[in-house]
Amino acid sequence: MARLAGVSQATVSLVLSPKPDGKGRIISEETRQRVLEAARSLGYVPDPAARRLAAARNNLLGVFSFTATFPTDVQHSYYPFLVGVEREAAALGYDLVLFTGSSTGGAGATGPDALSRVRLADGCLFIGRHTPRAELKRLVEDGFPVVHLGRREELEGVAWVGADYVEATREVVGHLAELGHRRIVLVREDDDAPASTDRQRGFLEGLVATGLPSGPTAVFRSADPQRELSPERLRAWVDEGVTAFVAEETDTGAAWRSLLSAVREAGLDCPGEVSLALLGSPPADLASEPEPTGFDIPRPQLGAAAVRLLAALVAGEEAREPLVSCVFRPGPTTAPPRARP
Amino acid sequence: MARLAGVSQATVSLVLSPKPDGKGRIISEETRQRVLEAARSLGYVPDPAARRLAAARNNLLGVFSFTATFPTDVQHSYYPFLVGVEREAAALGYDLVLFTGSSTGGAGATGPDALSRVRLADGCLFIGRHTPRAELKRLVEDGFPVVHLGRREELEGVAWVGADYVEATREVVGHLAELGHRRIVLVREDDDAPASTDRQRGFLEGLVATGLPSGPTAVFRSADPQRELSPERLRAWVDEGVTAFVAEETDTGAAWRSLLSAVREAGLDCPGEVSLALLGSPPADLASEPEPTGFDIPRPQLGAAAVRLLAALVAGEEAREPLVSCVFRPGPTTAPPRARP
DNA sequence: TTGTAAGCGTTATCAT
DNA sequence: ATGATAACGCTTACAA
Repeated sequence: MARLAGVSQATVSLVLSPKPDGKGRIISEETRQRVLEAARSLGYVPDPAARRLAAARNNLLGVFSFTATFPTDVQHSYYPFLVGVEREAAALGYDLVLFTGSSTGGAGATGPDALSRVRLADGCLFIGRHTPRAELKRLVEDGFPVVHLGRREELEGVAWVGADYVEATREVVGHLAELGHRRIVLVREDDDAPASTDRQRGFLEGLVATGLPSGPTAVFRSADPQRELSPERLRAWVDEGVTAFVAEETDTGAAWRSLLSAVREAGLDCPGEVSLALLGSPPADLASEPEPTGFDIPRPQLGAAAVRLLAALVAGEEAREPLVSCVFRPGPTTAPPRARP
Repeated sequence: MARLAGVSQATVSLVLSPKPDGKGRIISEETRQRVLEAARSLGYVPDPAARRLAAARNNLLGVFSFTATFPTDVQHSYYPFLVGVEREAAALGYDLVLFTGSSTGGAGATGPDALSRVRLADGCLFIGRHTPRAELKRLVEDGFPVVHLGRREELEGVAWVGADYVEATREVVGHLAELGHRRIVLVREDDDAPASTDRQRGFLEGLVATGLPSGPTAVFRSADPQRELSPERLRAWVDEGVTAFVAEETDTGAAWRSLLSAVREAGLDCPGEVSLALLGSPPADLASEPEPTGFDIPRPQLGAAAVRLLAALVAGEEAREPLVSCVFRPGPTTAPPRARP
């Protein structure tokens, strides 16, 4: 105890825990220094558990992912988010605790108390798709600050931050319209994840906003794009006057991939005969090719925004973090449509 | 409290916290069920903070890197280590607290006592090159469990885990000798990091072990391999009877890079005229080419071993984790030497 | 301005 | 087999 070293007692607490009230310092500068000095020489650090137990705060923010946070397959990792999470947490004065256990089941992956350990922190960030709803809800109901990284509107009351796919997609459509394209087709998979429906909404809104006919624009759906998006179908669209295609980004990149191969097989030149855009980033194995027109998801910023929101909740604020904007990425796959005979 | 719901008291603790001792259950099955039922209906979960406070153990392992744990440049990241660290920590029931050299600013400024923040964990893992020796030593002297990832013998008393470069290099030399090579040259930079000298030692030991003459074998050193490792020099070696070259792996991959370019410029065919081996993994930008003969550093295993050692220290054991073995990687860059006229 | 004392929710040690 | 009760290390009124 620094108490013995110095001369005081739980005065230590007062000097070591700056009240957020700002002017809460009712400690004489002298004792303050004495305590600080003693703490330093003893290498004393307040126990986070005790601190939290005493109904105070730890300065610890949790990160919990439902799969391993560091999967062996680097492609699928949350790394880009973590970059922002770490930076923002540091900037805000929080340390990060990475709750393990979901990864291997070692320390209790399942069970009703799988999530209970996160209560050690002041609040917790959740990343990943397979969220145990009940547990999360329980946490929220208990007033524990929780933020989900990625849109999660079905989980009532769970705060989240996400990327603004609607606006970003609108922007891509706007770009095409500006180039002179009048008929555009959206290629998407048959899936109703928010990430997917958001893009479709943005696509339609984009058409409306630029005064393009939304009627004739086809929305392509398929669980098996390989088979459905045939070169013939593509060619038919082009013959009907379609000059641009936009594909959504998915885990597998299937939509984009099948679009590319259909274009190739149909012998169409890009961007000569058709313009192509990708609503997101290309899959890793296509990363070496020049990046197509589209937008980038600012993952580090998303991570940072999530931390900011979480910190606000921890501080008892009612803060609401808006959607994070994606950034438009110009590319060589779009150009003005060729004049038609 | 489940206490009220059920009928008992801190008996709850007994049923909710299975002792690792195995047969610690001295609770009647009836009460046991009653408590379990009450807990479930109330949605009761033990408070981790209180739990850890009482147990005088936080189940927290620190991870301290002297740069950001998640650098923006993924190339230099500790990701491969982290994979193992996370997995092992989870398996052992520990959560991870992430500290960063730059970021400790939040709760404690980047002063000389920045490192003392790690004391909030039960022990701490250090990763990276720029270790503040004094601070680290202080922690160790205070009996705080510390493990350094990567060999650090100069830091007296600091536990560490590292890769067995000596053995791995010996193995590569053995492989070449087995193929029939008699004169082998080691290409290394002029640097005396353990990672570098270990390989040299392994190289020499390998020669001795296989009965090869170590005298005529040249050890190439250069701070500027570009200039020193000329195609002419290479050609001269080959004319003298050298049939194989092994290069060390470094941050920049300079040794391997200059070896490759010298071979190319000298117009030598690999593995026809010379066999090449790399003592480690190729730099990221050369990753697409077929992997050369050499060995892989099992980074995840290293991370796991470090955690294991740290956990042992935390538990008060005197454990000693041996060097982690690298795994030999056969490749297309080595072949039996061509018969000489 | 600083010391005193009452918890915070568990675990652990005794008694029962 | 279970119920009291004292820590655990800290925060926080409240008293001095």
